[in-house]
Order: sequence, then structure tokens, then C-alpha cells
Amino acid sequence: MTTYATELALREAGLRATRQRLTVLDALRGRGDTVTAQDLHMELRQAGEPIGLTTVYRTLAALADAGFLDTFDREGEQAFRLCGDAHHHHLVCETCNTVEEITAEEVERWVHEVASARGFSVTGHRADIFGVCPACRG
Amino acid sequence: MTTYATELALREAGLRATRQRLTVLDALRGRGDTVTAQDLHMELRQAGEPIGLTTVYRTLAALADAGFLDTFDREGEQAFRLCGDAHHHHLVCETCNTVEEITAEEVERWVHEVASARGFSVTGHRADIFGVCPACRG
DNA sequence: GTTGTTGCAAAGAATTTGCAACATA
DNA sequence: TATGTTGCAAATTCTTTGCAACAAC
Repeated sequence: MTTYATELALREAGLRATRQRLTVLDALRGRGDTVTAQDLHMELRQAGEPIGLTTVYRTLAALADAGFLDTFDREGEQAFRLCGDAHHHHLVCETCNTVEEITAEEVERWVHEVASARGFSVTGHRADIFGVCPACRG
Repeated sequence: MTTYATELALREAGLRATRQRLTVLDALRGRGDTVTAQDLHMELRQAGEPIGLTTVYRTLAALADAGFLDTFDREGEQAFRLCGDAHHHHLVCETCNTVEEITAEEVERWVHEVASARGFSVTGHRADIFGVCPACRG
């Protein structure tokens, strides 16, 4: 179900709306967990989608670069996940890799207090919580 | 200046106090920035220390596993840094890779509030701030 | 038509493993 | 001495690049 809005969003980011990019975005849309390029490529191929591994790597990098995806590190591998527009943090289930987005004014405030107290100019920050989700605990 | 305390700490963690491990710990002790296995190996070799790359990898992994080191991701590469005992967060200079440790009761509190509100059991959390330190801004 | 994109094959880089020699406890 | 550790070389794995065919605008 590729929406027209998706194509617009891609163009806005200076990316052509190719079949492969729409495929990747569609695949990402359904899921709340993180995926690596390798994972996603295999899934898409198994689902019959013709797409190259190189393209999956490049697409995920481009989408992350354009702010469509959040990035995570799964021990050496880079994993990605579709994200909302606003800045947020993450509640990550270490068992199923599902990610819930959380906002936190408390953290934002803390970030600027700490940084300015030490004379740092802030370029970014990240606050993630790791745990096991209710579903995985059974 | 390999202290006896260092050797004890290693044994406590179930690791033998080998020359290589003490060398790595010594090298790490002096610095406030993060290093990768490749970096550290090269530095040690250049300093005349005989140590294998494999060993540096294994040593850093073991030390991190034992809680001696904090780990960071420098785009694909894993970087390490000696850390204090207590739980803390990081103020990272993206220019020189120096890390200042920061404590944050506010964040701890926030972590448990958010997690329990969603039924997650917490296994860990991490709050890092990225920026440019006063020295690098000149 | 132009220019960005794709995908294969090959290259590159980081990291891990097999295994015999070796050092620590 | 028994067992954990080392380090080389080789193998793995993740990721990137060259380049010609191709698709989007």
C-alpha cells in the first residue's frame, strides 16, 4: 500500500521515488522492531521482491540520512527502524528488538543543563532504555 | 605503572593478569578518549609493545564484559574507554572523542518511571550527550 | 534526454576462529 | 602440571565501491 504521500516525502528529501525505495519503506512501515540491511534484504527476497543487497544498504543509509529512520547498533551490525518526526528516545526490548518511542522533556532539559555547565556545545543526544517487554516476559 | 590492584581486579573478574592485559589497561588508564582495537593495537606496536591484534580484540571484549570498559560506537567500529565503577552517562566530544562521565539521578528516575509505566523490566539504559568540548571549539 | 539509481562482482574493512606454542596460577 | 591465553594465518561477516545498464523526472 504505497501512498502518494510516501513518494512526496522521498522527493522532498531529494530522493527519487524508485520501486526499491518504496518497497523498503513499505516493509519498514509494518514493523516496530529494528532490522539490519542483511535481514531486510533476505526478507524481501524471500517475499519475492527483486532487490539487491547493495541497494538495501544504500537505501537504508539514505533514508536514515534523510531522517526517516532511527539507527541502532546490534553488536557490530547497524539496525534501522522507521521513526516519527519529532525528537524522541527509545524503549528497546532486547529480546524481540521492538522499539517504543518515548518523549522526554525531562531529558531534554537535563541535556542542556549538563552540557552548558561544562562548556560543551550540543550537537545531539540520545537516551535509550533497554529491557524486556511484557510480551517477551510472558 | 602497573599496580598490584590492577592485577587483583583482573583476577577478581576471572581473568589472568597477563602482560598483554596489563599493557592494555595501562594504555587505557592514561586517556580520556575512546579507542578502537585497531587504533590501540597500532599505538602499542608503535610504542614497542609486542601484542597481537587478535589479543587486543579479545582483551577489550573481555574487559568490557567484566565491566572495566564502557563501549561506544564510532560508525561501525567499536570503541572503548576505561570507566569508573558507578553507573554513569557520557558527555562525548565528537571532535576529539574525549568522554566526560556524568551522573544523573534525574535520568535514573525517569528510566524507571517510563519503563514501569509500560510494563518493561529494565536491564539497562544509556544517556549520552554529543557535542564539541570547549578545547575543540578553541 | 539528463541525471540519479540499481545491482552485480570485486574490493575493503572489521572482527572472529583454528590451533599449536606458551604463560599463569 | 593443568588450564587459560596468545598470536599468526585463514576464514567470516558486514559494508562499500566500480561501472555499465537502467529508470525516474
